Amino acid sequence: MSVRVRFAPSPTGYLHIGGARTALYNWLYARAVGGTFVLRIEDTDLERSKREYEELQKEDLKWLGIIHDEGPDKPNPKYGPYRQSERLDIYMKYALDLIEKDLAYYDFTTGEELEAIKAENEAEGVHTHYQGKWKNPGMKTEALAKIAAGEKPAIRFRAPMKAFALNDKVKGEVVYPADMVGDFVIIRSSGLPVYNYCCVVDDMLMEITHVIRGEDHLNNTVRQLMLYEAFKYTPPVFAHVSLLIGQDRQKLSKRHGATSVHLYKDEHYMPEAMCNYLTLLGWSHPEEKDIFTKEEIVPMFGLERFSSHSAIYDLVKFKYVNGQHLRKLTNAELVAQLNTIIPAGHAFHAQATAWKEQCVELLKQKVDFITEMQPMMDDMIFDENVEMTDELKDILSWETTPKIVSYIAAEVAKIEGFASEAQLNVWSEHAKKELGIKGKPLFMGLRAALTGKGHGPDLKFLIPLTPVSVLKKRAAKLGA
RNA sequence: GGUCCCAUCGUCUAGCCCGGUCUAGGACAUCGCCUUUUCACGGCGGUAACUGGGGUUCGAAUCCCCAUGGGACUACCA
Repeated sequence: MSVRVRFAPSPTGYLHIGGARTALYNWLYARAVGGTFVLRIEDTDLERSKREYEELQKEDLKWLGIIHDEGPDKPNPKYGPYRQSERLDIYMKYALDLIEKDLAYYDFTTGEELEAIKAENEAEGVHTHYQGKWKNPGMKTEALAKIAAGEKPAIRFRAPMKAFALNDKVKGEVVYPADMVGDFVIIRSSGLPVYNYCCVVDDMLMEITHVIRGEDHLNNTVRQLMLYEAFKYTPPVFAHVSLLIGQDRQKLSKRHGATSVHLYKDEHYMPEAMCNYLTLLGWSHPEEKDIFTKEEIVPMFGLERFSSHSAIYDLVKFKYVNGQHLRKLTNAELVAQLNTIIPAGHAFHAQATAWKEQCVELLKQKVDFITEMQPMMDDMIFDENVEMTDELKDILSWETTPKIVSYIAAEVAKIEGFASEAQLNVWSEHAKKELGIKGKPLFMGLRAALTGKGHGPDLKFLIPLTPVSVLKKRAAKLGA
């Protein structure tokens, strides 16, 4: 039987980093074993679910390159529909079947009554295996009569009083004691099904073979195991991966900063870098490699190398990973991106393609994010101002520096466009032979005279990229 | 409170299942050096961890128990 995995987000907000990570693990596993990756939309919470969020999440997934094989937009008639809100009749049919077999029952207990029972139990410190007031099979006729009269009951599943065991691919053997959960609602009085129930019905009907999801579902699994047993269906293989947490070791949430994928997309983080970083937060490469594309990981990927403890989501290493992926891009690719990122009207757009490629070649050695390129270029190439830093003052105070400054000012006045590397060599030779300057004062003096700064990239790369008009303005300011 | 899960450098982790090869390896960060007559990139090196206590064993990071700490779940949310 071929492997089928799924990612089942709730469209109640943007795609979360943790969600992206589980989606990625599922995708990786499907690709690794030649299986099918299904996207299912868990929108039974009508209040919070919005179709626009579904679209937004799909966009984020697409941006990451996590493409599903089946889903609302790629239905397989055998398994669809893929939105739980469109499967309501299916859930009801199976629930009625459970009632028929006396594995579930109608329950008219109201929310307030339930609260009261719970409060009472808590006060007495007793731990009870809750069973609805309507648990007695003999009460079914009465229940039916109430329904006929227009009352709306919930449907409650009869939780068997026995221990369940799970052999989880990540956590190993997990045993759930017999009294862990009481009878639980599978269909709300509104007629809408509850997560733990539709999850099972769907995974069963969609023939999901492996469930890779967050550890926060580990305790839910016992309810699902009960339902699988009631349906006489072999449960899928479970792999509960550890959670992502913040610096304070709490579950990752908005107060930890940017936790939505789209924020990173907007900031022009690289999707490959994000996948790379996220993969490593809880999974390790057999050869301890740490920079890779997700396609490179596919042949290595399996359920065996997950770590069992939660991982702190920390941007510092992400930054490094992004830098590594950035440097793997060709200059043409970087230019193409900068063309869209840098605002219209910026001097960058006026330059020739060759100039742009040389520019990114220089810049990519200095930054981890593509968004850092423009500010850096503004500062190093297009900045006409001269800021009197201590470092610059120091260089300017050297005996020979003023000579170079005035020489360069006179020289740049003679040319237009860009100064070539050869031109730079001529200036340097002149300063050496005619002005009698050498060593550090020569090179630093030249740098100061040309850039108005004490440090920066190699002059032979930087000067041919700097418009002479800018050099002239700097020279004028230095002379003043 | 109850149930379940987890515990190796500051962080991500390797090693753990199948005890000795671990004076615990890698990566990020940090510090130093080299390279670059500057900066960055790159290269080399340093600092830095088996939560504690018992047990089993000739021998424990590795197996068992307890403690402590952290987390998750405990809904007619997902």
